Amino acid sequence: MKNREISDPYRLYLQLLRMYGRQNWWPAKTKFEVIIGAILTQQASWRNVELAIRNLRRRKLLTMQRLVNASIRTLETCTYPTGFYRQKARRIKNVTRHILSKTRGNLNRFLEKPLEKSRAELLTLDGIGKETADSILLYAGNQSILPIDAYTLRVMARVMDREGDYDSLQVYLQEMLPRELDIYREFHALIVKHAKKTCLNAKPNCANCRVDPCLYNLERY
DNA sequence: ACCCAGGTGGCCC
DNA sequence: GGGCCACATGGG
Repeated sequence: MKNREISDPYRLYLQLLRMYGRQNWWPAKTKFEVIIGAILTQQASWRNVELAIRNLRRRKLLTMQRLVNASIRTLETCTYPTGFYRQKARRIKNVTRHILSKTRGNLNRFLEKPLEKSRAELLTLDGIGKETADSILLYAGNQSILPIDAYTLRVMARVMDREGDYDSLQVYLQEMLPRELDIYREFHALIVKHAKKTCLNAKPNCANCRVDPCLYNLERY
């Protein structure tokens, strides 16, 4: 890494790394599981995603060929615990069918295209928006791109006093962080870890929040 | 009886 | 460009 001035988000990253240690994301056994998990985790707790993944694994549907040959009904029984189970069943099947048709079953060929090309292609698929696309690219595609989830928006707004939408925060953070795969992966994972740990709820004064307020104000980022 | 969870797409203006 | 809405189960 180039010798550069330490930036604020980088200090945030270092601090979170000290607090929580390495997260070693994404929690999945294969690249295909990363893609499936990224869709299933939309607006769902990871706990429920694990249930759905387990359902798929029991039925041996975690290979592209087996999943695309499964009926929507079968897939729905697997995706059920994550909510939005009908559209998620349809979407994982469609995405899998697309990958199979484009690459004859070679997932690496699908992921190894240049970043902008891969991303644009992912974004054309139903059920894959910016965050899902970027998560797939970062954790399955080995591309240095930073997903911006709701937690990141909140942590940046509350802790670093920086508001912004997806695109502007992504540009800013990618500008400020060393452009390294490992740092991007850990940064995103650590933000989620911290957000969960501190109950950074949507409402600033969440009634359910039993969290030490100090955790909102990690000093001197 | 609320609120939230590692979003997305469609519709409206 | 932004503001709603549906999608839906499970946990606090």
